[in-house]
Amino acid sequence: MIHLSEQELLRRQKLDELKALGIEPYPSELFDVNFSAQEIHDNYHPELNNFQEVALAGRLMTVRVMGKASFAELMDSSGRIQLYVNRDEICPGEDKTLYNTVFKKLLDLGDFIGVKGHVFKTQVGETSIHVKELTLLAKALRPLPVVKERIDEATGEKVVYDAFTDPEQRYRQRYVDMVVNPQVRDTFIKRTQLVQAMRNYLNDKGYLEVETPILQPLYGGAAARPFKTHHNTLDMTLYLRIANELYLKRLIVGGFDGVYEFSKDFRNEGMSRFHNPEFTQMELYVAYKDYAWMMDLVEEMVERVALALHGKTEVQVGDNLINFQRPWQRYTMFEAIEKFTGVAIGEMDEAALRETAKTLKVGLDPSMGKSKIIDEIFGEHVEPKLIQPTFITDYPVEMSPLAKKHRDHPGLVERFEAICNGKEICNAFSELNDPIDQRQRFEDQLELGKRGDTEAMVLDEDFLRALEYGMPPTAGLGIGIDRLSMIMTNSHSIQDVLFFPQMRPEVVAQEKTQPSAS
RNA sequence: GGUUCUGUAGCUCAGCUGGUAGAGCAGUACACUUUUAAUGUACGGGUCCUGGGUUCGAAUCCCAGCGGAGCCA
Repeated sequence: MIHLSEQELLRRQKLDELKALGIEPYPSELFDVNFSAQEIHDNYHPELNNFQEVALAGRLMTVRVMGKASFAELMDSSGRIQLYVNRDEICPGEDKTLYNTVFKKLLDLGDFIGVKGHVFKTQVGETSIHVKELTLLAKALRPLPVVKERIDEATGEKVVYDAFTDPEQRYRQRYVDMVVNPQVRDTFIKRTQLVQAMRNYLNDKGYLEVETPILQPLYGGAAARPFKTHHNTLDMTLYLRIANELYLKRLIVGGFDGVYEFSKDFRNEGMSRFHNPEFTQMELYVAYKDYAWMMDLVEEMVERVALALHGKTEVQVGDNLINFQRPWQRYTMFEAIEKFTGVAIGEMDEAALRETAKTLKVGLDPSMGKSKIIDEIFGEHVEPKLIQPTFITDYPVEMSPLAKKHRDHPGLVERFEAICNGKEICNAFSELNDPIDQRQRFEDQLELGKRGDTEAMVLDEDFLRALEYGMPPTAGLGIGIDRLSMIMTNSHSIQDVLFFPQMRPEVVAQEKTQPSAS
């Protein structure tokens, strides 16, 4: 048997009682809403006598029965507004059932109702709806967590009682989280605004938003382990994309000058407050440009995002006030490592690098190549210290198999990352368009793979074929939408900017059936 | 993977050196026609995460497992 709590059983009973009264708890008819709570709060003025015929719908969040009249709060998507429900107004005739039985007994917190009436201010000045008609729109069978708030008269601060805070429940039941924690909705609205600000920026520049395959016969475009799946009809292995880079470059080969995609990517790796197995990137490729040009674009675009969300370039993130105003600090990777460790590694071979890593207490394993060691040193000693947005440029060629060799410095590539609040937020290069060089880089990756690097890239013949037809010089960018959202919404964990973060399966209470003896 | 914390009513939590569970909110009943954490009175509500062990006796102590969070790799 499914175990129902006392309150759940009671709500099911009320459902039956409503039906017995001829009230459909889940009616089909639409309920025409003409205003939101927010619109009324913003624009109601008693002297104007406006909002005299309003219809609103939402959840019943509190009820205060005062006898023959009651106060309640209705919450719609814009916020809450108080209702004043008077027995003799909603029941003008002899029959007081709607008030005495339906409203007072059979409605529960969390139920969806629709109300019609006029707006007024109560004696204490609370803008309220004087309800003339009340309609049940959907009955809630489970009680919501009850969160109460009060404005502290001394400080003017909002005090919250019994906040719904358990992270597990918040993430597993995000629907509940959003109902009772309105600030959660704000975070996700900001995330959408962020995406829209970027999209507007890119569209204004004339770039084309495109869609490329999520199911790919070969995964590529990043160093990561993929999710593997199988297509039945074609009887073939497919991978969920870890990046869309190689497909977008094919589109540049095909003749588009600027393409971008907001893409869900999938990486079969560890989880942390910065990593979810599926996450969102925006990748952009623009023909005839280089990485220096792309740095300017990133600065401008992210600055605009900050302005769109906050109206200013400064954003408070934890204890740090981060300023996205252009221009950002720029270091080459070797400069940055030297600045933060005092060690110049530019000329070192692998043995010397291993020695340096040891001195700097950076953990290594034997499968790591030269570039991986540099990456570890950087990740350990530099990245966490870069709080204000900073560009790191000119990476070793081995760690960037899709980037063009540096025009001036052998052994390096024309690549940059932007680091902010101690974490990478984007990765970009002058794209490698020399098909012979690209083939060699892929082969070097295969070698790394043989050495045990599970994140090494695989060789993509079709992509090489496309390059052989010719790809114009191109600047490419991947920018992490989740990471950027965390920064822009002051969220400590990636789980706070994903509606439904990945969780271990929940052990759901279910009927205990004896497995048949077999 | 290592380590620390954590799991008790619908929600937020208390529960001491072991004696079969408490509070506030929510719920139920009654009262109350401008309240707002409404109020007053009364009442009901529990697989103490799961499984073992120690014990006369376990929410509590021990072991294992499961879920979650933090830190580390």
